[in-house]
Amino acid sequence: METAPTLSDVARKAGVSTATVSRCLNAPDKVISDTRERVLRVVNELGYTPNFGGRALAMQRTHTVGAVIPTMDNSIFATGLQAFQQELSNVGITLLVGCSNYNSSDELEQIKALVGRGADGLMLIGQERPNATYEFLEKRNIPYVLAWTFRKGSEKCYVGFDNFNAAKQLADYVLQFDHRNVAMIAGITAGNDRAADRLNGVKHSLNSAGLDDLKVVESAYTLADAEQAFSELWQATPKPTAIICGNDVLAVGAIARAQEIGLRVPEDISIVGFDDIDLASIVSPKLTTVHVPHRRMGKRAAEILIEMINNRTVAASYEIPFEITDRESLGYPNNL
Amino acid sequence: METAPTLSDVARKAGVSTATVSRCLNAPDKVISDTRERVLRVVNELGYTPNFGGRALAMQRTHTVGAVIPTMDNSIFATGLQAFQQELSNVGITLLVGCSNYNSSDELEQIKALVGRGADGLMLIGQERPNATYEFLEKRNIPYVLAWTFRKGSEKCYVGFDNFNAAKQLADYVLQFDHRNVAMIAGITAGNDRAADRLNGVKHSLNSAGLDDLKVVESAYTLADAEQAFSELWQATPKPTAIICGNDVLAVGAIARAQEIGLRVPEDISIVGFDDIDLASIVSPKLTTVHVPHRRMGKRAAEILIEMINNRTVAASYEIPFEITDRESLGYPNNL
DNA sequence: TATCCCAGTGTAAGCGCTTACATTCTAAAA
DNA sequence: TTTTAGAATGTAAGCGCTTACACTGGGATA
Repeated sequence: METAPTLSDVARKAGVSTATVSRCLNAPDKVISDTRERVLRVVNELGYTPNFGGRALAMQRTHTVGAVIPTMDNSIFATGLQAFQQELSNVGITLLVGCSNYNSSDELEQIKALVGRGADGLMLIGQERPNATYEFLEKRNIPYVLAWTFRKGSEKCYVGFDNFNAAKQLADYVLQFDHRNVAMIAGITAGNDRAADRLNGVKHSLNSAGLDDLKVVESAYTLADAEQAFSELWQATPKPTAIICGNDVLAVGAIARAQEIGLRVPEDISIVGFDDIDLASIVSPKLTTVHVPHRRMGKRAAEILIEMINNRTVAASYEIPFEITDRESLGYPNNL
Repeated sequence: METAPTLSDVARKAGVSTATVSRCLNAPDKVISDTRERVLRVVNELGYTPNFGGRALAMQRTHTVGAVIPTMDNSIFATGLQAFQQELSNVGITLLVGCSNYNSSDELEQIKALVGRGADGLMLIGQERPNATYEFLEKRNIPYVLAWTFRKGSEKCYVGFDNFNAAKQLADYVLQFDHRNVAMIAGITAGNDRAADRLNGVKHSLNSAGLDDLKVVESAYTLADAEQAFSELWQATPKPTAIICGNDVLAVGAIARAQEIGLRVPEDISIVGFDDIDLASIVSPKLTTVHVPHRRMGKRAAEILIEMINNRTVAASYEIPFEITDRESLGYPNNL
């Protein structure tokens, strides 16, 4: 059994034509039960699996969609993606996942791989990517949704939330606690619109309050990098009384380091996050953060993408609501 | 541009044969630079991407491997998988990921989908699955490695660690802290050899110490379920002084609930985990747990799978070492 | 100059599948 | 009994690609 059995292997062994075998698999009611059983038995004996390439070639439709996410290493995308895939599998669509490592040329490559594999549609994360990528998508007329972000008045289809606004509201909220000395650990903003929006939202909020010396350090989304970033920020004078973090992973890292050097959160330093991943309500103190309904976003993205694929049209964007969840990591500065 | 451009579209527009276009893409040096440039320009103009199905059909080799993991919702597999995929992409192989939701018939379906898509090889998690699944794999002669677990003296290829032994050693270690009243929050053992091995390892250790009334509750790998499980265990009399958890997620959930009801860890109750995911060193108290080098395991699995694909042979298993990492969540019982 | 070689290119078969159309068969209607 | 509709099955084309093989033309060699 060196090479995969094919349709005609099955056909020969069952003593029927390839057409009949194909029908057994795709439209069983078009074939008399006697024949069908015989064929299916042979299918099992041989361990036959349809060759997807052949099928896709003949059908011109794959029932496959692709998603390219920046990283798997990290739970930010996992929940939303899981919901996305669940919704797809409900309607018999297979999800193929690629990973860009936060790198736009890797992303384009992954996109091409997925399209070449016949993806009927694509889910991409965020908005910022080279024009060439968008041009490719347009030229090939691939339906796609942009998730995890939202842009009003764009002709593209977004399923996500307004990072700028959410960050702004979070910062406003922090300011209500009388902090005047705020710093930020942002994600790497280059090529990442979500990180950039969050940074700008915070800046905007502070500016409106007459504060314009926001200290910022950008950090990769790992606990270790976040700890490092905290230390950097802690060297400033005067020391910040509150640190706004670009996401929960950063916030958790920051808290860890703060506690390591003997600081109490939030008594000595307030730290807030963004995303409300599982972790946020587990760490101690529990994170005050922006809650985003990731499952809902993933599900909605799938529904919308399916609609776009079926109607061959670009659907309207859909804004996912967020809300600020106040837990324990934000308090009043104690040096008032 | 309603339908994807094909090789012959490019060929026609560039005024060459399809063979030449194909060569431009696959063996550029076989074509004179003049022609090549003209062809490549057209390729870009048209946004042409090779149809993977056609290519796979013609080449009989896909440079694709598949992996089926139980869940994405959770960081247990993320790190190892990431390393797996990195190693593959280094040698130009694309990874396709499927998700079984801890369900063996879903798993078989995913496997078939991946094989049908031409996966040259497969990575599967763990050992326990219906015979039919293994038969399918054998019949189709698909190279595969079984990761995250290890079985001595099997003819299959494992790249993982000995869950039984690790759990046993962890329990032994716990016993060294004078605990006589130990309970366990295990993963769901049905259909999950890793969860079962860990449970059995703990049992074995306790039995050897003359303890044979291990209280066990099985729990899904979510924080919420783990919290629930803790509460259940806490109703027993006498109350356990130490709880061994089937993985770190369970341990973190247990700690959270313990703290909620006013218990101090480890003063009032010791809690240990398994896996040493990121989270383990972030929670407070930091988790005493079994450290598993996930990146290394993923990388090794990829190397071995590649070897198997190239040599058309089943490689020897590879055992990944583990080690017990003592941090803060294990202590002496205070009611001694 | 005649011959050969070979780099550059074209021709066409075939990979595994679906499906329109052709063919055969069965059973009910005439 | 003959006719006929329609169910069951077969035939064969074509999906986009690679590649063995055939062809061409110009430099190197004899």
